[in-house]
Amino acid sequence: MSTKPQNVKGMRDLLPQAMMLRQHIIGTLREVFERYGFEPLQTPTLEHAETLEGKLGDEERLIYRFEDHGGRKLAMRYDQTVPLARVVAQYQSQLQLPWRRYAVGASYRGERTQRGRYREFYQADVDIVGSSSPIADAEIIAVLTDALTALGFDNFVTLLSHRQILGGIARVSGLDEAAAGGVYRAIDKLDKIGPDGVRTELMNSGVSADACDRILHLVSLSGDSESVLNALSTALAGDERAQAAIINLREIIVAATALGVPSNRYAVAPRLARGLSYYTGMVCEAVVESPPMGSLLGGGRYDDLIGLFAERSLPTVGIAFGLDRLHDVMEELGMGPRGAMADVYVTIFNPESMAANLALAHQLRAAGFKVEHTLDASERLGKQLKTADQRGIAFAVVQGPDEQAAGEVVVRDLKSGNQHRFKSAELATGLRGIMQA
RNA sequence: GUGCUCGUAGCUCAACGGCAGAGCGCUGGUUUGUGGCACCAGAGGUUGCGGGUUCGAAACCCGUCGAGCACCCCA
Repeated sequence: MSTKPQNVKGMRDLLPQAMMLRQHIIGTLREVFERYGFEPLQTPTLEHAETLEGKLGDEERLIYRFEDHGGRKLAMRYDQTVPLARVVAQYQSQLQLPWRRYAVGASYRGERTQRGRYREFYQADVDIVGSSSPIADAEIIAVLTDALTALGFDNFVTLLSHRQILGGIARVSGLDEAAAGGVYRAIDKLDKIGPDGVRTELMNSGVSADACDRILHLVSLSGDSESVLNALSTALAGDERAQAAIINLREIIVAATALGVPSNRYAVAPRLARGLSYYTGMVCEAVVESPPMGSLLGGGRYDDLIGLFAERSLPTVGIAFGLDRLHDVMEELGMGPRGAMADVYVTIFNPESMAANLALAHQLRAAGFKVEHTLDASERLGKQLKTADQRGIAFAVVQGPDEQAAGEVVVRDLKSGNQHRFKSAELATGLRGIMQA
């Protein structure tokens, strides 16, 4: 056991600069979610192990599992979707459907860590429980588009597809359902390994050369969503489930457009597979061109999961924002707030003026400003100004004997060096004016 | 869980078997009513950790912890 302080692998401390960005992200997302009427939900970090088992396919080996002191078999939350299903089943009589809920919290997966991939990671989930309408899918697309835009992203695209489109491609290519899993995974890598790479993988899983060509042609379709959907519709003419999926995507896009989603913010991408086994309908994920960072969010429609807990079918659609990834990308792109928490730094001119200067700090806080000041009444003024500037605080307040005698106070803009004089009583008003300028 | 790469001052890196260094940053001073520029001085290291090879290890070998890359998968 090492005595050296260290955090657990894959789990991070968020120091103030990082935490301020995190809170900015969460605050922005909440504001958007609530604009659509989504209501907050919190569930515990720990669940009964059996609640999580049997829902996630072969990824269950990543679940953190242990026994508590009473011998209960417990597991750490793996995502926020299964807990949602549990809550819906448990409180059915108290919930009015359809129910829009959001949840912000950490989930845990025992994965090998990598950039943008942590063992403790934070997600903000939004889901609409109890509606199979394409309008619900569209609302999710609208929420995520609004949210990423509100955060300042101007380079993202939401990739859209449908489980039954990929299914249809597999069926018309003559693949049986059992072989399809590997085929989906190969197709999903198109962007990463290119058409030739996908072809190699498909051939290795026993797909005929002829089928490879048809699959590659279909999943490589690009262009505006209507022409992609038309091409898919023609190619999958014999497959009823795929046709239904295409109609469903069209309805979703019509509604999303009406809800204000611009056409350059989404793209129909037949290659999109998504691993989580519980998706049944529309699937989506949002990506940015740079920096390289997987998907910023992902999700889709899962109509059967909640039914595993509740005794009735509860169609649900939702997504999860990856807060750590949003954070890492925004940091690299220089997005979000910078600098210190405080708006203004009040200096103490000398020990004799300490009381008068601290009273200014009090006055500003009462007026709603975030105010910091030195704790050393004999600290040199120059040092205080340097400290304030280094901490990223934009303004400093100075009041020495001359100003005090005149009943005035000086506000210094630490970026430009410009100074403004105000009557002491008008400090808050004056500062507000400068800050808005 | 598989296969790799990398851990040296607060940060970015150098030294690559022979005295652990530079730039930036930090502290103090030139400057006791105003920070940023300049100059001067200073502090700061068990070279991630543990073991081994060697006259000698930051360097080579083994292990371990951490970060990252490709798988796998996903936020």
